[in-house]
Amino acid sequence: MATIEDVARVAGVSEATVSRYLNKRPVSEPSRNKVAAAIDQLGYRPSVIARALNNKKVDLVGLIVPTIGNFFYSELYQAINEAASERGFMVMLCDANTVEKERLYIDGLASAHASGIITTTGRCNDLYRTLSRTPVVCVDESLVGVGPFVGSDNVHGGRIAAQHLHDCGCEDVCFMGLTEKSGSQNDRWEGFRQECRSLGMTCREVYVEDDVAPLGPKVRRELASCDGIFAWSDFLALRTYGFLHSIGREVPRDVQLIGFDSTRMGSYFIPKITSIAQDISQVGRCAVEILMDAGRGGELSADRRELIDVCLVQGGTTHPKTATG
Amino acid sequence: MATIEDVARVAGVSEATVSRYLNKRPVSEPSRNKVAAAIDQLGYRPSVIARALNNKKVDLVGLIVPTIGNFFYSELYQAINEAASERGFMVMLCDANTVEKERLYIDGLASAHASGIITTTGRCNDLYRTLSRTPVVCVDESLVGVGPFVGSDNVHGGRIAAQHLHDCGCEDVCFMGLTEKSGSQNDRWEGFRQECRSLGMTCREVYVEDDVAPLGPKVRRELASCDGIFAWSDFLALRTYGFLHSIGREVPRDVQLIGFDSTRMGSYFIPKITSIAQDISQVGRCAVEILMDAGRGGELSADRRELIDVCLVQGGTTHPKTATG
DNA sequence: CTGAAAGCGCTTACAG
DNA sequence: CTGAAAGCGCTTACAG
Repeated sequence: MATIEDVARVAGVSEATVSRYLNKRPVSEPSRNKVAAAIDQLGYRPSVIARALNNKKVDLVGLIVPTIGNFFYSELYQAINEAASERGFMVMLCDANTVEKERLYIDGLASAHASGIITTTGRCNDLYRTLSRTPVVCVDESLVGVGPFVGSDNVHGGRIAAQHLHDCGCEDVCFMGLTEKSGSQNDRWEGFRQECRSLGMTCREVYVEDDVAPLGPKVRRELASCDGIFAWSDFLALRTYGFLHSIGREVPRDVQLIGFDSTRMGSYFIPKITSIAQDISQVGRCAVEILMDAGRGGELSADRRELIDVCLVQGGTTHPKTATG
Repeated sequence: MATIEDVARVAGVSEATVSRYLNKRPVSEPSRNKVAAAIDQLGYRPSVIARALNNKKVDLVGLIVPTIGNFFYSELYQAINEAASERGFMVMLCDANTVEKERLYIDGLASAHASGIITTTGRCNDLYRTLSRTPVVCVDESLVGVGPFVGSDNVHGGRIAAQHLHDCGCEDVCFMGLTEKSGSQNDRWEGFRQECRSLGMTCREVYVEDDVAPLGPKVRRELASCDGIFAWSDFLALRTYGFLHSIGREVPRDVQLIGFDSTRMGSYFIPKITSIAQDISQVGRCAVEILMDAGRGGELSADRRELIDVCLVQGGTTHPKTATG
């Protein structure tokens, strides 16, 4: 592997000049040509490692997610990657399926002088707080005292869901979530509950252990008896659809079903799941921008909260009474 | 940020001793304690950058994929991540949705002294060949003259699909693939065609532009008239199911449908898609092992090919005539 | 515009 | 077991 020293020797200039050329700083015409030729001849590739040791930062941002198996996170990764690469940054996706792995990633990113971390797990709050020189942005799930938050307006999303079910003629609806409640789930439920109340709909709530556990008797009973269901995620909506199908309740004839996220997964399904769509690309872009600002010396206030609006995407699992739903 | 120098000063030893402690080399009891205390007190975190500059390699392997939006790749990433982290390596996922981005990633990984690259795109053959000190392993799609290949036995998969359709009573079957043929698609088609022939089934082939383009008239005609379909991917199988559904052909009563990959996506669907399953975790593990061997000075023969076997996973889109299908 | 020199934070022979 | 010193490949003031 050729080094900058080799290039300098071949080009007949100093290493400093080669370095300047590499960093697009002014270099005289003749020097420029000689260096370019030398680089070409040697197949020289600058070492980002050595460069990083001087600059004390590398154009890399880490994205920590609980699992890339969930479409929401893979779409978020793509959005962030797009926004970051436009600015010349690489993004390192970190699939932290355990807290222990998350710690390793945080450590690794910090000691690699990453330009920033975007975290979505809502975990390891204390560790993130110890990061003095690595800016952190929370996306989707917030952390206390850790830097700005960017996420969808989940409360509003819950309200929209309630309104839509109301428009579909529902009177007795049910919210379905995970036993382990996250901040965003709570917000969706909160918005939903409030709006149901003001619209005069009866509103219950059921929770399932996780995405794969079988539905318990209580859950099945509730799902079997209401006329509208708001699932906290499209994934849960899919499962609910399967259950309703299995007991002969037809969607949307007998019961209206609405999910959340509107990821590609929900739209592959037949019928397509009616869903509250997050503007994931907007969320990603916003998070990256905040990080870039921080890199230019901007402040990273832990109080800042950016809420991106959501909207309803009509699918085939709900049927509004009026065309102007 | 504290440096090794700070630690040495606080501990009252030399930097070399701290370094030895960090690298788990023999250090006397008293020194060890003093260093540990100093590290703790300063919140010291070694710089992987500085370390990498000396070692001339970093415990990082890059995984380059054409899109993380496809479940096959996200599952492969998880498998590789699992295997790599067991060995103390991090994996950097690189979503190269354009050739240009792929070049940037290759360059970045090489100049960051990554321990290896696993590529799945079948692109940038020439660039990979120029990588002298970064070992490369091809997964799923091979490259000429670039290092070992690891992938599923697609030819066998094609054969199994044909046998299964035959077991389901099909006589006139159809293979469905993408216009832009990849090596793995060719292999599946080849195995399928051969087995169809020896089983005496009529076998046609149709191709669609890409995963989202609408099905052309010819494709629709063929799909509407055969009694068994082998889609090259689960994703295509899902779309085919939607089309058959829309024209009133019921699966599996009127027509048998089988996909490939058996990713989680196919199993979310109702009915679950019958599919040829790749042992993705085995593929990932194998690729990582080869890379680790290379790191220990092992040879990386471009001729080596590891074929992982596949198997049928019965879903609800086919119906074998006999229970012992 | 350009070169000599010091330094980024760590590691590794080389002597003790 | 331990320390002084050189070096990894680049960048950046500092003088010209």
